[in-house]
Amino acid sequence: MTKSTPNSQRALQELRRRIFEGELPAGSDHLESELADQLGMSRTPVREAVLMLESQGLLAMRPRKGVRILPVSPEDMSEIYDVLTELESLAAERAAEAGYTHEELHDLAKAIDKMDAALDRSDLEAWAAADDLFHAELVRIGGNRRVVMIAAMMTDQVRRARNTTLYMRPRPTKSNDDHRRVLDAIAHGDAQTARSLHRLHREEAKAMIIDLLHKHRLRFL
Amino acid sequence: MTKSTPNSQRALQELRRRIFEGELPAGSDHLESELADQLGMSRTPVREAVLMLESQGLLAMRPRKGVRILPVSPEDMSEIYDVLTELESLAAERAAEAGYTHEELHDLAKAIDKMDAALDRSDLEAWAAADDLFHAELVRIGGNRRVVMIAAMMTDQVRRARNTTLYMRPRPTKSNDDHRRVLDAIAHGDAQTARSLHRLHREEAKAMIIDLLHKHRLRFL
DNA sequence: GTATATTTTAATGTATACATTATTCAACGG
DNA sequence: CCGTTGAATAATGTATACATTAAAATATAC
Repeated sequence: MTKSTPNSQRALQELRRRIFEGELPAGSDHLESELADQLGMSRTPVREAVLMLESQGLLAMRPRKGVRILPVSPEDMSEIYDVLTELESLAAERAAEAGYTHEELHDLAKAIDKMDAALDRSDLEAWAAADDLFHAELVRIGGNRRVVMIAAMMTDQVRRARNTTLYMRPRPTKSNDDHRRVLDAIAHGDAQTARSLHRLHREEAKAMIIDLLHKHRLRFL
Repeated sequence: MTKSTPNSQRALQELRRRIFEGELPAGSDHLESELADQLGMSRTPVREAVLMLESQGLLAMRPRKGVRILPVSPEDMSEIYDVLTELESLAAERAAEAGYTHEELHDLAKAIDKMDAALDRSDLEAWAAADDLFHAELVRIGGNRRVVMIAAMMTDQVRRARNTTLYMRPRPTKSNDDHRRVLDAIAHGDAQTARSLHRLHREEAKAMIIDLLHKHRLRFL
């Protein structure tokens, strides 16, 4: 019973966690050796993790200046939501075309139920987690592995910002309705409806969050 | 006058080249130490390059089995073209909305001219290069940096396959017409036309190439 | 006092040695 | 002869030492 997970993997997960939780704040710089000390390992696996996180757009290696945790500007948010809008709409369309059974759409339905339940308890964290689940499951059944990966990457990039605005936004009741209608369209095999409903859903989400950022003068997160 | 480019960067570029040129064939396995020897450097920078190439979807590190150059199946091609279709269509729409001047659209027009010229000389390699240029410039003026990066990644993933089918496909005269019409729509600020024309262009390209792969029984490239 | 040249410093980039571990191969028992 | 166990092997994963180089600090000239 030794630890069999490679250190580079531990570094990756732990750095991701610290970025998402804000322990490594947006815009902050960190030396490779600092991070290595904090994680209790040598620079080698840390560097490998940092390289991976760099290609996932979460940080940037700046020679001699340390690793910079990338802040996310309103413009970044706009870009990210645009990408998610296009690719998830495709996923919704393809999911509808695939003719899934109710059984196969169970996880999607369950995610919506969780959102409803969380909303009833006014548990926004749980709602956000279930929302993530819905979107992840949607792209999964869309059947395009590259879309899955890109969507995960984009979601990671906005995670901090999304958490910050979670308590500023209006109660997401409309959002839950949207999800149900998308699921219905998929279940009925109505591909174009699924696509356009989901597109609208994402476009509204984008407008809402960009608006929030401007109202609260949040220039980067 | 010493070489100031880091070895990891050299490794990255050189490995990319060897993958695209087929010197590292699809499906082949290679030890880190082999690659390091071939490139005349130690394993460290090679490993770093390999990690980057892995997150770009060009190869996979398989513990104890070496680095596998990822083959591209018809299904992969389908996924990649679907992603490009969505994101480039978005770029075309946004480019049209941006109201660029003729000056600013010059590079796009030049790419089309190059395609025509190459086609006149029946220089397919040059045509493909100019085609790449057109698509790269289109996403660039689309104004979404993430779309630029993702499109570049997807293009890299299909590069080998595209080169292989280049001499099997019909003369791409239709393709050049498509490009001109897309450029016209962008120049006229007709966003929806630009979007739908480009979508159609990509959908046809996808159908053509997938068809070619099946006809020639190309299961992976 | 300011600008420039030079030294020093500190961080990254790289090589190498070593630890770990999956795989291979051989020995052994059935 | 086949399957299982265990040692040998070989590849990756990691630590560390060192080389390189950009930035900072100091000295020097004007």
